Amino acid sequence: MSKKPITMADVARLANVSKPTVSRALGGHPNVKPKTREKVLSVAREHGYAVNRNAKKLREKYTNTIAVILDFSSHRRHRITDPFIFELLAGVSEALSIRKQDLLLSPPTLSDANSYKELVSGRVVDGFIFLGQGANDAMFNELVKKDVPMVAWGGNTEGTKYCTVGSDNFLGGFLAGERFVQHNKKNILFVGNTEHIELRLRREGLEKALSTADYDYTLSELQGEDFSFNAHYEAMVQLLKSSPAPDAIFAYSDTAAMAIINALNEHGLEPIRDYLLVGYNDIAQASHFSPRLTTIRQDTFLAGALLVEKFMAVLNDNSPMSSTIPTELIVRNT
Amino acid sequence: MSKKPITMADVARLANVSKPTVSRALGGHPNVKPKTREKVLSVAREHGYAVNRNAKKLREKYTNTIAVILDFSSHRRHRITDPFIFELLAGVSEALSIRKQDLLLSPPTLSDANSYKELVSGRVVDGFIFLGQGANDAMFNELVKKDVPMVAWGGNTEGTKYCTVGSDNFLGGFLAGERFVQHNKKNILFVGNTEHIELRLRREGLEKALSTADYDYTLSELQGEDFSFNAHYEAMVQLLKSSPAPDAIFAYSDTAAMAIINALNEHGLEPIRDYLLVGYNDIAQASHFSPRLTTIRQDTFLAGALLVEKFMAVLNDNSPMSSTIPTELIVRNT
DNA sequence: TCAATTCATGTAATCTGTTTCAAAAAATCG
DNA sequence: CGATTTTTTGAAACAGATTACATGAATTGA
Repeated sequence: MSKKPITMADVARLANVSKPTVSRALGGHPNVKPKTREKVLSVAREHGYAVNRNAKKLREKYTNTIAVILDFSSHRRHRITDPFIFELLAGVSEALSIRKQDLLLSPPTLSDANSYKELVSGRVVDGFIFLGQGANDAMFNELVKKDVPMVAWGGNTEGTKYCTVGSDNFLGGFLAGERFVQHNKKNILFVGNTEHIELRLRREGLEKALSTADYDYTLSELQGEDFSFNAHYEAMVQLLKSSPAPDAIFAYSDTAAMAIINALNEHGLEPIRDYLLVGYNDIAQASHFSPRLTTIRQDTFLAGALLVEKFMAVLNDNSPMSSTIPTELIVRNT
Repeated sequence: MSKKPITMADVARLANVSKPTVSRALGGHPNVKPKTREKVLSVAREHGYAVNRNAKKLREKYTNTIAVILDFSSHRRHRITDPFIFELLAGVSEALSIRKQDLLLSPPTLSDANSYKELVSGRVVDGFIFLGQGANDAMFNELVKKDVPMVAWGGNTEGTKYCTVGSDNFLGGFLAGERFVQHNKKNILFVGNTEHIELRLRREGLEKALSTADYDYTLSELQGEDFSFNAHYEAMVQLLKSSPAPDAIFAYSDTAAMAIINALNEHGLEPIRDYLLVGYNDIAQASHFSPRLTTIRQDTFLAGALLVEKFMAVLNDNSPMSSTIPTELIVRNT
């Protein structure tokens, strides 16, 4: 391979100064004579010197690296490809790079709290940003107890001990509910697994809106067995075989919404005329699907920025409050 | 913050052995008495010891970390959200985690070869996997000259000095062309910027198929100014205003294809009846869009595995050959 | 001009592992 | 059983930076 790279000691020798001076010159320390600094910088540049970040991190204790945990491989073939999570990832990536933090992307192969803790005590990363909460609330709480710095995208409930950033799920649900009420829809289908905190909150918001309207309605629930496109499609096909078609649907994601629309389509049902549907996330594809999706929008860049900001606060031992980002209903053709 | 974590020296003391013995016991070195190893392991486990990876990397020279470069923030709002690139990312992530390599996800803020080189000489990462070649062929070649280990997803041409893994772009183009010939289509539109090597190859394949059919055809080109959904939509709307509608379209991505179909739709044109369209990538959404997209499929898991395999070969100074993955036409409703 | 500050630089210690090499312990053998 | 070989262990060096502290140089003030 390539030969030994130049070290700080080499630069020091070549510039006729000592190691600490080089360190200070490069690190922007104020007490360095301008002439010396220039000399050092020019030698460093000339020889393409780059500080060894491992040595630096070893000495400095912190890593400036944050692990982002993303579950994109639950099943090999039917893996999640909900673009929303990637929009979120893009937001986080941008926010981290602004703060000059490195992003270590990990699949959640690690299922127990200890293996996460190890990455922190092994000085691999300073902590974790979890994109998606899944059914890990308990494990996350355990991480907090073990002093592992972390924040998660999601929602919180009484038991939640960690900081979350998320959609205003209750409001999102409420907005969908309002729309259904306005159009006098009464046979309502909620699509999503309410074991997930976020989805539970949405369902509560939805019910709140429906109940204040003071009229009779049925609210049923459909939960695809995993998060794949086909799972949702199939589940909907089954449901249409056995029950009367719903006249209003609130889906937990635009991706799920698309799958469900396909099933409704094939069953001869048309949006607006036969049913209303509200999706969630307003992913880039939502406005280009046909029909164009009515959905709940959140700003993923803001989300990323907030997640990172809160994480940094956690690192500095200020216990930041969980927060939600602005959440609005975008009405299109469903 | 949390107090000083336990070090290897601590474990050594607690187990009544020396540091090197602990190192060997944990590292699975053969020459350690089973009883000693057990003692060390139990002490380590009991105190939740984790080796400091920075110290380890400092001594060992390699980082076991690979940077994956992904361009997902070219424009703040209109950023690329082509799910294909994320499917690819998922594939790479899985392949890396199998080999116990860490994945550092970086945006390509670094535009010149030197800043990439710095990450390698600074021992941040062992090298790079670029997901997408863009118009960076020249810069990539420069990286090779600077001994920066790297591979890229893409295609290669005469000047390409680095290893690529990619779709069989020529074949992909050829398959699309064949389909057009079979249906006697003559007014063909190629959507994509042929400054990108991959797209140039596809266009060549397309032309090959068309020319062997020995009949007259027109082949025009449309290139959205950036990769956003709207750019493609708008470009297509413009084109339909000024020129006769094409009867066959070959789009460089399914995402672009969707945008274009929207434009065609609004212009009253229907797939199959009025035009054929072949997309590229077979993203998860392709088969659920309406109309269901005819497209070119590649296995992104295989792609990820190959990229990682080749990268490792590059690291070990075997110059691996570039290769293409199986590429097939999936005929659906366009 | 000399003492008192302030600024710039260097020496040595430190961070936490791995590796080399030599010594000690254990196992093998005639 | 003593000599030889093999296994197991430890002391010290090393990886490449940063930091505390000390010293020498430059500047200020009287």
